[in-house]
Amino acid sequence: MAAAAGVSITTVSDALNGKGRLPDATRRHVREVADRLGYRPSAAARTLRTGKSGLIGLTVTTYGDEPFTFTEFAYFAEMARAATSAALARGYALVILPATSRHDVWSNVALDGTVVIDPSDQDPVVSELVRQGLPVVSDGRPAGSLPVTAWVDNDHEAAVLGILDHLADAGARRIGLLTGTTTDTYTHLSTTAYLRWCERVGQDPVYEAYPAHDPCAGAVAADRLLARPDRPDAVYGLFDPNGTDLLAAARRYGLRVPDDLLLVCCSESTVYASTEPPVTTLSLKPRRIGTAVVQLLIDAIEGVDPDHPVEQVIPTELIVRTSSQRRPPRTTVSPPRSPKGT
Amino acid sequence: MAAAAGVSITTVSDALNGKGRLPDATRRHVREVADRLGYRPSAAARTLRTGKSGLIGLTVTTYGDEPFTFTEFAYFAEMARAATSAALARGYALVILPATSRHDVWSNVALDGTVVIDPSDQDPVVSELVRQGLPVVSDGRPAGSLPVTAWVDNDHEAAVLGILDHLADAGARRIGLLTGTTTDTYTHLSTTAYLRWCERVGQDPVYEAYPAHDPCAGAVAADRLLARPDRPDAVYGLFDPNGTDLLAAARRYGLRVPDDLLLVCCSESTVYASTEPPVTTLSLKPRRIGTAVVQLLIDAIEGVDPDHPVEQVIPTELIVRTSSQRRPPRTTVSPPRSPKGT
DNA sequence: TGATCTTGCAGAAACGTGTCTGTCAATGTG
DNA sequence: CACATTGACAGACACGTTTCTGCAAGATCA
Repeated sequence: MAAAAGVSITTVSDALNGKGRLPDATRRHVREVADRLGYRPSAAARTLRTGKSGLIGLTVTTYGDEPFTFTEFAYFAEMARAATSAALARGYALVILPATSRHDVWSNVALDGTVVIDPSDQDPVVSELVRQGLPVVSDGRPAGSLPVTAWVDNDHEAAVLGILDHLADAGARRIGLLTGTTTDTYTHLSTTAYLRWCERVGQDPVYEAYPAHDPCAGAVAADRLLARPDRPDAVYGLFDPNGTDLLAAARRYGLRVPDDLLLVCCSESTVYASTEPPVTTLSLKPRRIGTAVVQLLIDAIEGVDPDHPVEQVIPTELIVRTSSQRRPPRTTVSPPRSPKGT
Repeated sequence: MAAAAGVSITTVSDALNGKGRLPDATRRHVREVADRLGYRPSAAARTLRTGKSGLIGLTVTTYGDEPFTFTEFAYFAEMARAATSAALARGYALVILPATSRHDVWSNVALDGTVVIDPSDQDPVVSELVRQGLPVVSDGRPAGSLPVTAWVDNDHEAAVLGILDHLADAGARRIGLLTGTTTDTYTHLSTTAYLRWCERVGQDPVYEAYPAHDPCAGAVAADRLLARPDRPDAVYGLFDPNGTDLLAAARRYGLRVPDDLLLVCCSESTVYASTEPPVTTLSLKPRRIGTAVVQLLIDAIEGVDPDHPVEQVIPTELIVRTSSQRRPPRTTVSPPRSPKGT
């Protein structure tokens, strides 16, 4: 390359990177030759020299024995998508690296930092990364004393309390919970918030827990919850598929939603806008979380003083639909055109 | 590191990589010291020297003006997940790189090869990569004369024909299609197959097309299709959300599914197992596709003679549920326990 | 005993950058 | 005219590996 342009290696480097003292003519000449040759500087050499690879790891912890539940639900998909876009906008790319990955894969890729989704209590991967001096930002408040650089999370307790109040306002007398058996922070915080709320208002807790990674177990748990002698008249489901499972279970038992059963579930899926009836959902705003996580991480990588606090709480959004309103709002959404022959 | 173990750099490299002629004692000693120091060889230096980075690009083309529609639908999520697992099993990691990404991001990461999902006709990214000598494997038959190393796809024409026959067998007299306005191969092949089938059986085509990346447009198109004077008595929807949109539209027009309207849509989502009624879906088997694509790519990278052909066709699977059967099967799935008070 | 072979390891080159330092000419300054 | 300053570039080193070659010491052999 240097030979082709008739200049030294130094001049090429300076010309392409806009450094050094070069007349514009030389700069243009070098760039032109580079374009003509299709020359691309070696990423490996640049990384070796500068110590920066422009790569960010995206780590998803596993539920149970499943090898890898990336994008098991819409949340991860949305979050990963936003994170990728945010990283790209700042010149970084994301590398998908599950936490169960073999060690050699981790050490085979030069990372500038890592995003960890829902790290477990004593996550060995996180400890190892921190020990190497790499910044680690987690989606989800780190449990225990995990030494992450920063974290982003919703206020899950407030969200659950808000939903329970919302259901109680709609007339619910006994609110049930569909929760998970796993020990991650989300499940834990949400469940304890539910239990505390029950204690406060003097309601006996009514909940079923199941391994969240198993969709069939979710359907069974939904059915069990509605089959109980102390059947709730309102249910909040912590996981994405709970809504359709609960609707199906309600149909089996002849329960009308929302008349006999109020329903809310935590989901990012748009299907709940057009189910029968539409289901009220809690959105955790994964796009905002994914963006915030990446911004914090890149700030840490580049040594920028973060103008945001290193602990960010993203507000949730309750999207109220028919399933949680005893008296459904009078909808005036008429079909655009009346079909022929009706 | 070499100094700490009291040996030379060469010995360290040989000991850790299992090469050279070393007695087991030295090998063990070096590894022990490396463990104690938490030493990890530099990925950048290794890449620079060997020319292999262990990184595979995963490129998602964009629909319309959307910057990045990664995992817009369940298909991409499942496919990406399978691809990641398959890559990891062979010691590779995936880097997410949208096709619209700025050039500098592409050249900032050292890739061994790339997976391209649904490349467009004259995809400049693919051409550039091939010019650099990198293997490129595409998910989806490449349109035009795109010079990919290998590709994997379903037989979309056969799948559509099979569905249309299935609907006709169930009693459909006029089958409609919900399709897209984009020019990707999937949409194109499916639509022409539909048109050819119509011509063969002598039915007037009844279809609505909409920009597939816009979920609201999908709901509107579903509504329009059922509002037509020549309303179809069966519909096949090419995209994931079409099922719920069509169900909602059918409800608006008072059409019973499957009695008045037979329904099939192409989807990987499990929600269609528990909608009212459950919807027959066509699965494109994204897991098998993701796995196959990565295997082919890594074979090409490592110079392995592929024992599979470089053009692989993955069979689709039609999951027949209530929505496409005029006479629904007598279900004997009784609820596990009768709820109290019913 | 000297010659050849094997074993166990060290030296050094190369990968392709970024960057520090140095050189040479042209220009300004007293 | 001597000297400092500045512009425009080239040389050389370092990043941390992998790998080829080489060298000494012991083993084997004629």
